[in-house]
Amino acid sequence: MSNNQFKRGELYSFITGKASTAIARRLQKKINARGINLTIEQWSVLYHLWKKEGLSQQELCNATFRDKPSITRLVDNLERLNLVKRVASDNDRRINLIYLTKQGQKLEEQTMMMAEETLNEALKGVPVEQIDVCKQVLQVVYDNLKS
Amino acid sequence: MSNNQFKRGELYSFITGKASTAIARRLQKKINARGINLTIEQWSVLYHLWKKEGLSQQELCNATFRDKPSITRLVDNLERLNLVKRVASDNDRRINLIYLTKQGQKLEEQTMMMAEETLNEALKGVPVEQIDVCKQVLQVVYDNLKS
DNA sequence: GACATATAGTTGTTTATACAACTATTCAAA
DNA sequence: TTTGAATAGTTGTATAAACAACTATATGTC
Repeated sequence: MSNNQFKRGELYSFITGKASTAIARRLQKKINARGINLTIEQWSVLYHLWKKEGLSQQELCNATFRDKPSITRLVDNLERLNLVKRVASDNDRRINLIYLTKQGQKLEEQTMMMAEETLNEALKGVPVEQIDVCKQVLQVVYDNLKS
Repeated sequence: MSNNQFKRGELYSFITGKASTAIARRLQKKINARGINLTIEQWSVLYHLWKKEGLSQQELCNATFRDKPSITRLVDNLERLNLVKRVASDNDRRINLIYLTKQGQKLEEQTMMMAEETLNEALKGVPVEQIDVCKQVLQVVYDNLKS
């Protein structure tokens, strides 16, 4: 039996990602409830900068799976919120390196706690082994399609 | 060991749904390549109408996990493309029932083939058992959060 | 029947996304 | 060294999303 066997009714949620939409929305609500002015999309950019500062916009494109115009505008908005700064690279004047402001750094602790809390709520009752399988599958899907 | 154990590096893709984004984008490209003027979001609305015509906008909200303004505008655009028609309900004049036009019906065969093809590409090399686990987990996540 | 409340849908506003077209800089080859 | 291609980023345009505020209709209770 091949893995090409899909019942039609099961197609949909794979394509439209209802589950991850629900997770993202839940985290957004937590962020709003704390009075923090930040979208999930902006959060996802900050997330990568918290891991490693000074990424170029192109590196942020790759990391967040967004195209260049999307990152341009997200960085625009993050700059307007005073959370990041564009710094022109010395080596290559085409490149903007993105650095966190103090305010941007401060958001890490607060929001990462909310993100973990959100995932715990989302995955309540799911055995660790199943979560692992799920992560693997999503990774394979991503690898199959990113080319 | 509880399932609350997450390494930070694994948080991200669960929240932002990179895999489903990739699937949706792949299907969108197939649709465009065929010269069909239709977004994935519009497709996801049509998908439910192909299963059952005459749904109300509210029912489409529930089915597609979108809010009412989003459905209003998607139906606006689908009507503009001559793919669906709003028909006022006889019983309750608040309700619009959404029906497919002939053109809207015609899209089913073409695009469902592309959707299945896309899923097959996405899940290439993934054993059926793992796909099942994945579907279960995503369903639990969705149920955990939809309340 | 009248009034409060719930439900269905629309409109306004801001943010985000895809795609195409553009500028500026770098690199590589003639 | 000049020219052409590649790379980094921006801007224009259309579609979509969330949230709040709104209109219209229905329902239920007094």
